[in-house]
Amino acid sequence: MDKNKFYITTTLAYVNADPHIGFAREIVQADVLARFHRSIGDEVFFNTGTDEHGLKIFRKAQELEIDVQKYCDEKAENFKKLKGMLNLTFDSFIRTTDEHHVKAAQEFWKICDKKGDIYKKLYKVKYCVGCELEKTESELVDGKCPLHPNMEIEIISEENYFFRFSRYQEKLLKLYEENPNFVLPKKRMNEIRSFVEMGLEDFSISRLKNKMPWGVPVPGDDEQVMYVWFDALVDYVSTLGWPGDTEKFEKFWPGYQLCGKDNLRQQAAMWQAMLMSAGLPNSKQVFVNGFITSKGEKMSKSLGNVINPQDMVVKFGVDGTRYLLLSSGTFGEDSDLNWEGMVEKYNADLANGLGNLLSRVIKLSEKIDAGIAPKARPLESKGLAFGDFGEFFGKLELSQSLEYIWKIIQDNNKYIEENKPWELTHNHPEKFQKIMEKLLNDLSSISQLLESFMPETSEKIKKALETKQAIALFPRIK
RNA sequence: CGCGGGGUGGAGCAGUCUGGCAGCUCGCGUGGCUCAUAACCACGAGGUCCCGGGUUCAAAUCCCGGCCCCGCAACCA
Repeated sequence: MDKNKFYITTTLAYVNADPHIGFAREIVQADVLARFHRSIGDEVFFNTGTDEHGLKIFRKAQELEIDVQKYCDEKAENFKKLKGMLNLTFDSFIRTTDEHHVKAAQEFWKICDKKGDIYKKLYKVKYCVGCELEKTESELVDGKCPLHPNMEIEIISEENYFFRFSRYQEKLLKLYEENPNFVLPKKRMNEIRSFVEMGLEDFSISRLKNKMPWGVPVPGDDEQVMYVWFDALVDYVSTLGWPGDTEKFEKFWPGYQLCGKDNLRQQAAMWQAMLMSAGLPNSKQVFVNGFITSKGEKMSKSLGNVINPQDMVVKFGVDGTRYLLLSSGTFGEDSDLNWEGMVEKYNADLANGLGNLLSRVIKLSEKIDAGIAPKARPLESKGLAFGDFGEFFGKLELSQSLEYIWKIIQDNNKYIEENKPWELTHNHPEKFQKIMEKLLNDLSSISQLLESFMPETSEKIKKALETKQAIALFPRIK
């Protein structure tokens, strides 16, 4: 891990829907890493943004009968709002319709083209006249459209540009071999490696403009626009000012990327091959999240079980939401979120755990005004095995970092029980003071450890320790 | 033989890579405490680790075979 510079980016959110909870988790994870690295003195660049091109978006806007750019503008605002809603600290919010990005994508294309990695070829499209739609192989049942089984699928030929993905098989395998942790968790690394080992096919990177005009124009060809993936991936470098502003780019690239498991191929293989083609360094590492299910089912509008981040914030507050998003499940595995479970966890960990510990300690400290000023032990000298804690960050095992903090909370509750400080106030004031010192110092440390995860809560704890004013951090929820 | 994930006390999960008394949270039961947000602490009940073979002194973990569930089309990370 770079000592002084830290660049972290989420994937770009596709604007054909409102902010999804999976994306919310991803961006909160990125925020925690960004805050953490700032706290240890690194220079940080934290990127996120929106992916706005492509057929789906074009159609959606048509459906709503509004201008496509206007549609994107409105949707992008919804995503920008996450900043305040979830208390995020991203430095850059890039939109793939930004003029600078469009230019960067075109420049990227030109470089790959010069390298000989882009060529034109006839592309056979399977078309169902019944649906008036192109169909992929996986959509067909016995070679026919399941919705129109008595109609023949038509084969239409169209000329598209292709990227010579196949040329990068060896290089990608070498990249993986030299960086065994290039993708985390390990099983995703294995998955992408075996995918590449099976052989790569060149993929199409353009569309005919007269069928789908909503894309970045292909340089030197008026009839084609870029396929959305090709331009979207370039955002990771265009956001750093590439190709014009080399200063920021040189400083921060390569960086760390977060994505969901459905994005593995694009981020860990396609994008890496594109970087190789353009002669740019590969990403540093790709963290791949699992999906969030709800009661074991995929969240979907049709099932009506979608949990959106805004509703969570209303119910649990900003930090409550951040905590719930970060603490559920194991990094890389699918995890489950549902309202009952979340209320339970909120009450157990935040209200009864952290919140209650703070109030009992503050109340105890009122018994004798011993004038104790809790010392915020600096992270590095903390006697709390900080090494383990920091290591979890490197592996994105943030739920484990949190468990580590909650272990301290539990220990403190135990400590209070064992020492019964409330019995000591009259006859053993010195003993009482010693005990309170330990409790107040530990809380101070907890507030520090929590800083990246729950910034407001961390601040509130600090303040409560200074003013000795008891506050209900997290009121119980029924 | 398309690709991948999963099956561990009532619920949700960790542990599997690198074999060594089966662990965590919630819930449940009993007791304790009264500083605290009806919070906290202790103890306890509850498990054929999907099934069948194999390797081994030893298997949830490694090997072989099988069963079942869920993704890979749409909203979506």
